[in-house]
Amino acid sequence: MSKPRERILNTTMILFHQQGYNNTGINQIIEDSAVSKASFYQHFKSKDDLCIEFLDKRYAYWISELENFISGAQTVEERFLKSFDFLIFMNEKENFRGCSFLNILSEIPSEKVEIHKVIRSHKKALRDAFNKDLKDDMLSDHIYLLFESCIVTSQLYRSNELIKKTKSIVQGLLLSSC
Amino acid sequence: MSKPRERILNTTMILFHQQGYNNTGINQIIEDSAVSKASFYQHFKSKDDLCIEFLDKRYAYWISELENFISGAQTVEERFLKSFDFLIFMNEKENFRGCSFLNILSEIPSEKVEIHKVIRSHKKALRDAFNKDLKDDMLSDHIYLLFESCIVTSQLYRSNELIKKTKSIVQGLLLSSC
Amino acid sequence: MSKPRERILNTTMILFHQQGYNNTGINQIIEDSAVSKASFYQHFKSKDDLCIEFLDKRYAYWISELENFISGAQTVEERFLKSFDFLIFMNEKENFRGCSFLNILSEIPSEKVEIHKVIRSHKKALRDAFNKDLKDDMLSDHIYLLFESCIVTSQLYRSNELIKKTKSIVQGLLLSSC
Amino acid sequence: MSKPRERILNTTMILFHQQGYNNTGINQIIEDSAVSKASFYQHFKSKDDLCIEFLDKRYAYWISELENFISGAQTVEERFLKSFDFLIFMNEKENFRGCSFLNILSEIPSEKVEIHKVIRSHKKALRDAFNKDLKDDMLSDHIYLLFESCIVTSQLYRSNELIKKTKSIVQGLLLSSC
DNA sequence: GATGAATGAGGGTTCATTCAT
DNA sequence: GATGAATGAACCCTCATTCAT
Repeated sequence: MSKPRERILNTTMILFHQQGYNNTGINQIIEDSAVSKASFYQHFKSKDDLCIEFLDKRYAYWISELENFISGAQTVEERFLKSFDFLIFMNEKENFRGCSFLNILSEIPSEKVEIHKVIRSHKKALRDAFNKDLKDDMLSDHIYLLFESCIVTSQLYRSNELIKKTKSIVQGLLLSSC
Repeated sequence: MSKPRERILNTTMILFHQQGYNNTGINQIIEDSAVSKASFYQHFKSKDDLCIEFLDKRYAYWISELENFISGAQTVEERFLKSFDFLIFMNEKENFRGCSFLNILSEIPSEKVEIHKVIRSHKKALRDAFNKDLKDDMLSDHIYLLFESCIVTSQLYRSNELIKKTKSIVQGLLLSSC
Repeated sequence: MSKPRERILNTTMILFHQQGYNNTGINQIIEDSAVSKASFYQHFKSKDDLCIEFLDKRYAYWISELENFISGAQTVEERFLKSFDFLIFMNEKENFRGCSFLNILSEIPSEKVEIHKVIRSHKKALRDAFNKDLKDDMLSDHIYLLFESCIVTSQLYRSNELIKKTKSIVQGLLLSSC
Repeated sequence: MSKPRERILNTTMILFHQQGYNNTGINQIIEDSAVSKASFYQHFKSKDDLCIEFLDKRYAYWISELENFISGAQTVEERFLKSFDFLIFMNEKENFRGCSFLNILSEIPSEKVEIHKVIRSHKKALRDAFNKDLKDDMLSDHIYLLFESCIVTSQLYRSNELIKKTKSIVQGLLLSSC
């Protein structure tokens, strides 16, 4: 069996994403991790602290999965389109739970400045990644916005329909930009 | 002073939107409403029940405010652009709290089917409203997606920057569609 | 059986005095009072809140017991001497637990301003009571100081020896003041 | 840097006196001492054990400071009066935290016999010191009682007022005893 | 001689809900 | 129609201590 800290993080990766932050109690985390309560607090200052580690780890995981998923793409256009396929892939894998960053953003009061900062910085990194791939600033933000929208609306309707539709839209945008 | 039921709803309209569902306790609601606990449960079966009433009332309020805000528009194009101005207006009025429907969607476990259904139906109504104004189905969904994205990202960054950018994008889309 | 609030207070009167504030947990209080935890917090905002009620109630109790004990005294001198007998009486009754106000003063960090204020005000009332009985300000404070000292040292040595000695001293002071 | 054991004791000297026994956790002690937890328990059997060492060290420190402070005195009377000045000096230096022995006495349940014994023995030593300086047993206890009272009441009111008053009283007592 | 990891028990507090009146 | 009292379950967190290395 792995070390407690690792077990806690593994459990948290699942629970925070699937159930949300407020719906996941420390008690469930330690039970699922087979760790004592005091042991948990030896490794994490507070639940908020764990949340930040979660957000960091989630971002690393999500980005690497995305990179991996689109790595076969030959052109920039293909990269973008595959990114949307990735959303479909993740929705099916994770049961349409949407974006952990936006979910937690909705849950956490704005007084928790640290967490908000982390969420923003990760989301900004994603937006920047879109920008890097395209010279046209306007176009990249345009696609980024559609991307975020796809995440949110597919969670909302528990369906990939709008993602597929968006793929056509994006294809059109990229064509007309050449 | 108005009737208890009304007072509860008025309080709830503020608290659920500003603090979220899980961060708002029944105790705060009844205290702010100057209503007894037993009285609360006489009017609402449960907190979930209140949540549904909240969602309905919030939708009615939000749509009517939107309609009112864009009522002066002469053309369809103007209506759309004014809709985005409305988002800016609301962000400033409500301190970038985003969309109550999406916020609660993030907070509530998917087992609470009833609430999810209500959220979906209201959001679908909004999407349909976009569709009604435009013959082009693809275009209206395109704009709808940008609209949702603007709500989410402006909440995230606590800034109207992307909304303004999106207005330009939408303007372009509407022009080229004629 | 009496009402929960009363039961809680009765339990608290015993436990805070006998065990001290920090050594008495909410759990023990509610168990001994046969009251649920949530019920406790319906009646008392916090443990600190309960502490303040305890201090008030303790003062009222202690003063009335004192008044009652010395009520038979014919002269001022007799009143004073009987006050010291009262300390002996209470030590035997309460197993040399000393003064709840001073005990809690020792336990509570000075940041808890409210509690410190209450302690001071009750102790000041006692000092003032000594002053009222004697024109000579210096003498009354002198006796007051010996009184406090008797409480503290009898708790310390778990013995009434010094109280008895002090009675002689006070007798001498009062004689020479005439 | 000094040895772990010494560092722990130095930290404890400050924390137990300033915050009290129950309000000072082992964690704070080892952190402030830059010592590992296991290392702590190698040097001290338990927190109670540390407490006893603290009491011993505190007594040695306090007495030596007192001796030093009053060492310039030419007469017995002066020695006594300077002792009260010492209380004022210490109150200002240590922010009116009173007597560690009495504070801990208030905090510790009487079942902890060992600690109570140590407290008593140190306090008895102080009382004996007063006795040594004066042939008159009654008078020395009288002054000793006023001394204890001054410690307690100055902590209570966070003021040296009563100490100054007591100095006059003691001066009177010593005069009339010659 | 020194350490970081791990713990059982308990700390105080809040939750949404029910019930007797 | 309205209420205050009462609750079981859960909340996040800290305590002094032990153990394997």
